[in-house]
Amino acid sequence: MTIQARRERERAEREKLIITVACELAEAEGWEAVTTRRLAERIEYSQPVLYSHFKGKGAIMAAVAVEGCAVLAEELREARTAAPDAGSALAAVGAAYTAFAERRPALYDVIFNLSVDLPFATPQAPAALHAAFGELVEGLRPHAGEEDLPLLAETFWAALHGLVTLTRGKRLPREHHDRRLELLLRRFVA
Amino acid sequence: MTIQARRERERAEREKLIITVACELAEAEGWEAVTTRRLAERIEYSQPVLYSHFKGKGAIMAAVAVEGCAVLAEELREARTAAPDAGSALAAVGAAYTAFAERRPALYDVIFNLSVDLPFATPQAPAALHAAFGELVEGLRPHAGEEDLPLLAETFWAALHGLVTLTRGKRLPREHHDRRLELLLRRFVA
DNA sequence: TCCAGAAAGCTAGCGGTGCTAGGAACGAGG
DNA sequence: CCTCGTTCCTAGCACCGCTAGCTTTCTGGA
Repeated sequence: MTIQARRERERAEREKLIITVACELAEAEGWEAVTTRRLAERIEYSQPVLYSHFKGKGAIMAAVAVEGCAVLAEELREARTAAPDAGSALAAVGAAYTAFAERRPALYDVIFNLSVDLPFATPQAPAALHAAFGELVEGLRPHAGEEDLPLLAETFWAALHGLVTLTRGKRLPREHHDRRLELLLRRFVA
Repeated sequence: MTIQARRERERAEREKLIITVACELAEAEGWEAVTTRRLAERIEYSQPVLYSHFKGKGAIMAAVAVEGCAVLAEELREARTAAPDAGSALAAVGAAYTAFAERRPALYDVIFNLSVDLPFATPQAPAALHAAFGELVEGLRPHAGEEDLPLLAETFWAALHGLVTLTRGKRLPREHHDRRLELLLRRFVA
């Protein structure tokens, strides 16, 4: 009974360890450096152990993505609630979003850029993802007017995503990122 | 003299063949299916021949991307010039942009999503890329007002890119793509 | 206390990847 | 005709994600 409990606890801890090590490795050297061999070495187990926890590398990345969603949602929430008034909340959320992408690029990529078959646009999507999207919705609510709010949020989200993705991929110069973000915000505030 | 000329011509033709076959293979089965072995098989030469033309797989993808830029630029130009008036050109260009991404996903990916160290935000960028961006600029010109036109175009481009990327990556449901595009356009027309 | 059986984790290997070293075959010029 | 350069291929390297099958370790009952 207690022995089995200990085993399950240890197993859960190891699973958590895999996720955090994968995340650290990705943030330190990029996802192309995250191989099952290196991951196994870091957690000090052999490769096949990874497959007793996850179906494959993609599942590990998906697990990291789910964790990342929670971090993002929390940062967006803090930014929005710390804003002095509802009207300026959108700017705060937008800035927090791009800051997250800048500061945690590997985390951002695994959530939004790499293909990790997570359910997204469905109720089965991770709760944290819905929470993050909800922060965008709340930020936009004061400026929605006659507009369909979810659709407005999706479009604004897409614009933010385009900005950070093109900037990170060196398609846009980092130089005037702030001005572009400000310009975008001006187009979405009432 | 003429013999050498023939050889150079044949070599150029083979290089062109590599690019077109890589493009076809990518469009048919996705970039993950484009391996140097399969590519070599399709052009009926051995693998190392590829490396006598290109530095590596990345260089082949970059070459495909450059070709793709020309196609995109031409499609955007046609859409803009076919628009009944300058005011509606932006909608036409935006629709052409997303249609291109939808119709030629592999081409779109290699230009804008995958990392293929092409120079982008510099004068060294492919001329066709500047041309494509120029079409966006022209579409936006009537609606720029006091706004900085290049910055406006970059931001609009980012928004379009976000829409098509999230939709293609199944992060946004394809369902209301048109409504999102229309909403975006409404935010950028004067 | 001892032993059978299960659970856990390892070694080794498969088929694939991008890429390259070294040699064979072919054509051109003396 | 022979030599030399070029062109191209065979074979192989180190790595990838993933898995079959064995060894070790531990557990629970006699």
